[in-house]
Amino acid sequence: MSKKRDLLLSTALELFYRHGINSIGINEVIKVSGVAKKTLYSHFNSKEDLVLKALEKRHLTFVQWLEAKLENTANNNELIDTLFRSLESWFDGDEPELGDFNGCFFINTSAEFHDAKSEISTYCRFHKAQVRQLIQSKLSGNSEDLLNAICLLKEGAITTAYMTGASSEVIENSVKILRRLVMC
Amino acid sequence: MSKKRDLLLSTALELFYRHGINSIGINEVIKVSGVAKKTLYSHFNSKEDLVLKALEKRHLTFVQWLEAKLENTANNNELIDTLFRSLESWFDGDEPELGDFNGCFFINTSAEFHDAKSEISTYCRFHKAQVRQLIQSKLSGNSEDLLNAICLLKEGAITTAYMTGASSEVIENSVKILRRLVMC
DNA sequence: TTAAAAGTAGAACAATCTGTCTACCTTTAA
DNA sequence: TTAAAGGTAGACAGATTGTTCTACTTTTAA
Repeated sequence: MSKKRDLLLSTALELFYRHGINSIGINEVIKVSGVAKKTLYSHFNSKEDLVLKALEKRHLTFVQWLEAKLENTANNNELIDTLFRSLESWFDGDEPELGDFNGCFFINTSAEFHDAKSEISTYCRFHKAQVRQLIQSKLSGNSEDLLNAICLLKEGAITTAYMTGASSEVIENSVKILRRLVMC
Repeated sequence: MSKKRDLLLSTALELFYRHGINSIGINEVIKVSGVAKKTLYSHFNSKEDLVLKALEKRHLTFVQWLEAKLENTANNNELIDTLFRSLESWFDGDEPELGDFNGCFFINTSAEFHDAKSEISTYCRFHKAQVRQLIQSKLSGNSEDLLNAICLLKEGAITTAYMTGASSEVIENSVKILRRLVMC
């Protein structure tokens, strides 16, 4: 659509993801993007609207990135390996599409917007459900247990990597656990 | 120490934990606690100071609660069971000392304060390290791998339970994984 | 060429934020 | 009894919030 709209949206997403939504005001978004305030409000109804659109943008980016990563995985072992290596690369800031790692945008946002019934929280849950579904579609054998294990460890890995910064240990440990589960 | 100080601190913790720190202003804290603003600023230097003291209070409460829960665990299997049953009870709001479940206060706070060098983020990391150490002290056999697995799944369980609300499935799945790890 | 659409800067508004201050009252303890 | 400590209510300053608005300029397309 509009160039200005795109610029505003990517600037907002970048700032929201890096500093948190409540720490970034509309004035900061327009200052950094160099767009007039009126233009922002002609493209977005409110800050909440802008936040929702930023969540959608991040969701699309993330799902497309993950889809591409998992495209050619021959079996469950390879899937696990590829998934967690990709996560590690994300944690280390080596995935240009995802930008610098600042935790999961959707977990962070849920932690800022505590009302579970709000549109924002609902979208965060939706994202997690979609990612789960994507992983499920790549799993062979229809093992609900393995899917649950992968998703639980994925969340644990993201949170722990964000808090401690020890990305490689976290990934190594996660993969080690899953390998053992697949074996026996 | 002071009654008023205690009241301010528990009110602040309650509000911060329930609604997020950036969503709660000093005016809200004094309104709910019914204490004068001057009194608040005679006990705490700033909002950040109040936040840090709230984090400390929560840390103490949580560690004491966990310590008591894990006090009499005979072996690693029992430890895992007790730990995750206790978490489930927390998620369900059945642990009066911990209050209603709103995720992990320290994860939530880290998600609000993105500067990793700030005193607040540092304290959140400290809390996680202390909890890890507490669990380690209750583990027999000195298995670093098992400790890592427990901690990773604990974080995954907290985050997933907070986002989806499905506490019992999350706990069931976590325990299932750990049981299998201990076995083989 | 011209008219509509989309952009600009930034003033203004009402609300809210943290933090300070005055002026007064109550409790406590020597 | 008296002096100090600790409390009260709330006005205030100064900054910032999200949002609306005016008035002007540029871009776009018929």
